[in-house]
Parts: sequence; structure tokens; C-alpha cells
Amino acid sequence: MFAVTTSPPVGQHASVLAALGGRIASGALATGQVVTLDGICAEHRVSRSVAREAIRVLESMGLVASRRRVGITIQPRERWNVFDPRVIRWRLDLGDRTDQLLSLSELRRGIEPVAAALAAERADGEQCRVLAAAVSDMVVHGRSGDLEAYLRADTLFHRTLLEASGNEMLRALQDVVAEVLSGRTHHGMMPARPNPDAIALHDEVARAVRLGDGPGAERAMRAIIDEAAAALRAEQGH
Amino acid sequence: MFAVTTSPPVGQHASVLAALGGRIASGALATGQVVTLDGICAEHRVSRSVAREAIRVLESMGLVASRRRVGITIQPRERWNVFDPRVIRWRLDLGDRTDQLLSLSELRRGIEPVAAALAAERADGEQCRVLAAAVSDMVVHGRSGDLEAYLRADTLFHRTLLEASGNEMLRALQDVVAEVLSGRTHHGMMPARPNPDAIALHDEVARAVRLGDGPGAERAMRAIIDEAAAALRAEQGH
DNA sequence: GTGCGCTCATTCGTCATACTTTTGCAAGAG
DNA sequence: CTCTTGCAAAAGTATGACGAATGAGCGCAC
Repeated sequence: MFAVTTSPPVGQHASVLAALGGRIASGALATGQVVTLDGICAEHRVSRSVAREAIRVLESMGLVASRRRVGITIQPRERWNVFDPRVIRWRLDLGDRTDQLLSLSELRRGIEPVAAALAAERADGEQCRVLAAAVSDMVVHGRSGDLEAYLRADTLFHRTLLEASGNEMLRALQDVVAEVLSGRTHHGMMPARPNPDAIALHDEVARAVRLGDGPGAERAMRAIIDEAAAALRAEQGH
Repeated sequence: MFAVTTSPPVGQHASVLAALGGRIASGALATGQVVTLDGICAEHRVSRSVAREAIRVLESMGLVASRRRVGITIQPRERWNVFDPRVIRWRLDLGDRTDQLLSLSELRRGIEPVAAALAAERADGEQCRVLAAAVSDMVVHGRSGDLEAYLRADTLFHRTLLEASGNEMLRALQDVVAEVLSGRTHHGMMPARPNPDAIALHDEVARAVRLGDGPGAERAMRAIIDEAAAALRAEQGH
């Protein structure tokens, strides 16, 4: 239906961008290290134009800084645009998965309860329907143990909720949350069978939203996040 | 001491980027409208290399999309990277100020209470000291009516709190929050004299953080945001 | 008249190259 | 030892050429 992030990195420029971004996020290119444009050209067999465009984008993400006479310097993490979906994906795929997921969980604890509260005031009928359907799917696939299908339903639930918040900033975090959920199951940080309590809480959120109960939706959503964080800690503590 | 965001847009490429970004954010270039690369070259008297690099960055921000045979298409707001500091600044400076500030207020209502709670567990002595000093400055300059100095203290307070949260994602929102505070006072959306209650709440947050009282800090911070939103509505309803 | 396919013009994508500008660094003058 | 000065390295900019995709219009067949 839709692949929001640029799924097939087509175009020379996108390949170089992805390659360099990945190497920086993974730490293969360490902070403070410098590379030269010509070096990139040679390594990836591309022209200077292509390399320059890739570098410019990385620079706009705060991953590198380019200075005359010295070259392209990898920037410290503090300068990174940590909300850029591509940066998040690179870090989840190749970098510090666990730290990143813990950070994002703390962020979600702020974001999603507010989104739930707003959604309770603003969600339309269709969105309520989708939320209910998503919960239903979570129940079914949670029982059957089909983690992929469960992930799809879970993602749809959270995306819809953020969408229903009617706030563009929260809506923009759809991809972030989706990446977190996806990263959790695809990197073996989910229990083999989803926690039934978590599903029940999702249902509670859906109901509260439908009834226009802002505080209730906020509370239940907070519980979901706390449960997820606890589960993550448990998995990690293995 | 430091200007975190690229303060003086030096370099041909940065000028074009800022010009186009501003025109898109302000709506002067409407969604769906198309421009050509050659058109940009001619208009800004730059070479294709420079124009291409600017376009690539805009594309990475989701502001435009480039397709062969058709040109460069301005994208709808839903695709924008609304967390990119430059996008936020452009929108605050030239675009839909009020909507943007309301959106950001809702976002802050989620972010900052969580940051306060985390800070209560993680802030070090120095950060507590800075928070206290910032509150003190807010009291002084709030009384004297020096809005610029008040803004500096307020900004320092919120920046320090987000920093003390120890969460990189929250820390990355420092610029966003700072932009909001700055935008509020610089666009005539602040009362002539800051609300003393708001200052008292800041003090309460600082104390709770110092005492390690997470829930208390979270509550007080939530009250700050609610007060700010109410004040904004009042000013707007004028 | 309608529908299908083919050609073509347009616009971005990529490459190669030359020139300009900044700036770290080191050698030499005091 | 310090300061100046000149050099060279690297990014920044400009230009021109070619390649590739693709929307649009034209023409042909039925």
C-alpha cells in the first residue's frame, strides 16, 4: 500500500548516501574522523557531483561537517538530527540498537499519551473503527503467535492513533514509532508471544478514544508504554 | 558564545536553500507547484551544481520532490520533516506562526513533563544549580519587565532541563523549544509582563528536580505548559 | 471516431574538467 | 622563540556534454 520512507534507494546519490549514513551510524566512521570528497568518489566510483550531493544531505542531517582545506568531518552524536527517519533507521539497523530503543521508549512515554488524549477529542468515526479493528487483529494474531501479522496490527493501531491526534508534529512521529515497533520484533527484542495485558490496554485506549475520555486514554496509553519498557528491560536482562 | 543553528547562511548553496525554504514554508510556493532547476539557476544567478545541492537538501527535508521530465514539485505539508530546526524556523518566521506554535505547545505538553521526570532522577548538581539560577533570573527580569532577559533565562531553564533528562531525543528538542519560546516573545504573543504563577511553577519544577521527586516535577511542568497554552489562546483571542 | 502505440521533446541525472577560494601548515625572516 | 609569508590541499563554483526516463502529442489502424 505504501512504503513511506524511500524504500528502494534508487539513484547513485541515494546509494552513496545510504552507504555513508550507515557507516557513520554504525560507528565504522568514528566521530572526528575525516574523509575527503575525492576519497568518496574513488571508493564508490561516482562523480564529484554525486558525492557532493550526498555529503550535503548528510551535512543537513548533522552527521558530517565540511570545511575547506580539511575535508569532511564526522560529527559527534549530539549534532545529529536524531528525529530524521533515516538516521533512526540506520541506527536501529546497524548502530546502537538497545540504547536507541530505550531512548525512543522514553520519548514515546511523552508523545503517545498526549496523542491518545488529543485523539479522544478529535478522532472521527472511521479512525475509531480502524483502532477497534487493529485491536481485534492483535488479539487474533497474538494468540496464534504470528509476530509479523501482530506487528502489522500494532503498527496500524499506533499510526492511526497518532494520525487521529490531529497534530502534525505527532503525526510526523508515525514513522519513528513504526520503526521502534518494527525494530523490536525484527531484532529479537519481543517475547515469543505478546503479553495479553498489553493487548487489553490497547483495547482500553481504543474504547476511551471512542467515548471521548481523554484522561482515560492518556492513562491507558501510559500503561502500554510502561509495559513495553519493562518487557524490553526483561528481554535485555535476558 | 555559540549559535547552534547555522547562524550566518554563508555560501551560495546556503543562500539558495534558505530562499527556497522560506518561500515554500511561507506558502509563496504552493503545494503541487513545480519549478525547474534551470529556473532556479536563472533566478538566483548560480550554477546548476549549487542549485542541485540546495534541491537535494530540500528533498531530504521532504519539502520538494524531483522527477524527470516534470521538474521539482513542492510537496504537501504532510511530507515535511517538521522536526527539522530549519523547517521550524522558516515556518515560525514566514509561515503559519500561530498554528505552528499551537502544535508545538501540544507537543511540549508531552515532551517536557517526561523530561522533567527523567531530570529528577538524573540531573547532576551543576544542572540543579543552573536551574535555580535561571529561575532567579526569571523572577528578577519578570519583575523589571525586561522581556529579552526574561526570555534568555526561560530558555536556559528549559534547555537545561531537557539536557538533564539524559535522553538524546529529548535533548535534541532543545532547539525546538527554544524556537518556540523565542518565537512567542518576538512575535508579540507574550503578555507585557510574565505571569508570576508561571515563574512560581518553574521554581517548583526546579525544587522537585533537586529533591529527586519525579512525579512532582512532571506535574509542575505540565502545569507550566497548560498555563502557556492558555496564555497563548488569550493573546490570540486578544 | 476511437483506441492504441510510437516518436519526440523536455527535464532531471551523471560525468568530466577547469578554475576559484579558503586555510592549515611549514619554512624562513626577525 | 615569534611572527610573517608563501605554498599546497581541499572544498566551492562554474560550464558543457551526454544519458535516461517519461509525459504528451501525433499518426496509424480498425
